[in-house]
Amino acid sequence: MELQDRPVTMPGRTVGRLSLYRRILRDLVPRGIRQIYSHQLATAAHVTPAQVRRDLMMIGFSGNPARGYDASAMNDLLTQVLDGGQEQAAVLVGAGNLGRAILAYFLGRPGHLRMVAAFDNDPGKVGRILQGCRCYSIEDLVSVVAAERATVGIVTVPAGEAQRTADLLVGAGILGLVNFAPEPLRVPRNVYVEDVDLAASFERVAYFARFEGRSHELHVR
Amino acid sequence: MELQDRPVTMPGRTVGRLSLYRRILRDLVPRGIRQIYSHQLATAAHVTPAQVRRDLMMIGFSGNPARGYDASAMNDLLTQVLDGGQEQAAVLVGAGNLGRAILAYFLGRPGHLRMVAAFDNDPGKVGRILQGCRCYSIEDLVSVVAAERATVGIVTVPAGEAQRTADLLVGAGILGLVNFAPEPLRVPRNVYVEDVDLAASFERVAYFARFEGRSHELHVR
DNA sequence: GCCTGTGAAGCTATTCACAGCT
DNA sequence: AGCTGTGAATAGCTTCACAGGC
Repeated sequence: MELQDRPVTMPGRTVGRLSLYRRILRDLVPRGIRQIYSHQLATAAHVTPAQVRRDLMMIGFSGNPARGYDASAMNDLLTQVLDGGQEQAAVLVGAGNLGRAILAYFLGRPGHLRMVAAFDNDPGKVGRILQGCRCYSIEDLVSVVAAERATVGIVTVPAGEAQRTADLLVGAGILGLVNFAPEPLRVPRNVYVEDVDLAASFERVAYFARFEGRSHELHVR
Repeated sequence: MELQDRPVTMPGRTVGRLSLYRRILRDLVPRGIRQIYSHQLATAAHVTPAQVRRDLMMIGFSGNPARGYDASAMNDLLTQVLDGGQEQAAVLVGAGNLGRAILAYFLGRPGHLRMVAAFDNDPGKVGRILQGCRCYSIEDLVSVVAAERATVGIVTVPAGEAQRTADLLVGAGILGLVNFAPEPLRVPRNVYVEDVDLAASFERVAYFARFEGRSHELHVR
């Protein structure tokens, strides 16, 4: 596949796996691994070797039949594809338990996605620094998002406030949302939404645990 | 599709949507909605009407061409399918920021899945009640899981400890895991794992936000 | 007329299988 | 001998489209 033939955007599943491959490489490269075979990466990521080769084909990365893939070159290309050069700013709305846990997550890992602001309407939180991140009033959302040129919004508000929050974020210019609220969000077609539906995750696990098996599972090996 | 022809276990995607349908009904039924059409449920869940009908077919639920579906009967059947009658007990390992946020989530919603214990190896947490849930030492994990007959385990430990934690839980008899750690877990074939990969979610949103569109999205309408 | 139930079609994602390289 | 790159096959999931019912 030639560089120019590559799709402008990858399938979402593929992006998720590329993210995982990069994490694995970040662990292995400092350990001295210079070359890696598709079956090794596949084992670490719990996917098939063919899947790894397909995913790498998607980003135009080539290996060598004798030596496999160059680990650090792959890491570099994954970073280029996933991060796209410029840093991106994110904001979080809803500094409850889950919101603060996510702020703490970003505090620990300052990566390419920078958490620049949190918003809440509890006056006890506004103006304070929560997990390394300044908390503003919801009223300041539009101006702060614009000033920070934030592109990603994380929605951790209670059910019932999520749509209003999403509308605000979208109106402020946000282009991607991670939605932790248990309701689907209506957004314009040019905004991407990633739903993290914890209620559904817990119910799914409870359901499958009852059948004592993963016979249904896709990645069974 | 006849009752006897139904699959023993549903596809995971379907289970997730059934969970969402139930949440929607729980909101609508008390509001006085008695009958609902597939297109109404579809609008609320952000899926197609055909998808709703297929999903209901999977659980053998029938409607009426004139009146649509009986909302409370659907709610009842969804509960029967998703919860399966008997209550299930869950435990959480790793009472850090994210772990405590999840405990708080369960504290708010005491449903069919009951959170019976948390585990951590910080002596400052062991013996205390965190978000309504008693925190035990990891050393007590096997005995507490057995005594409570817990079937679901939630893994919110730091990277590097997740596999060891999963091994412990599986050894103690857990049949389903929700894994929040950023690494895939190796478990026996009869244990179901639901990965909630927040790092991948954030990276995916950052990626797609850069392309200012959800042209790639499946549920575009 | 507008709905449900569903076979068939269409799509997407994954895996197979093998030619070609080293 | 064992790997990569990839067309072809397969599997799984979603939507179409329409017969049948109210």
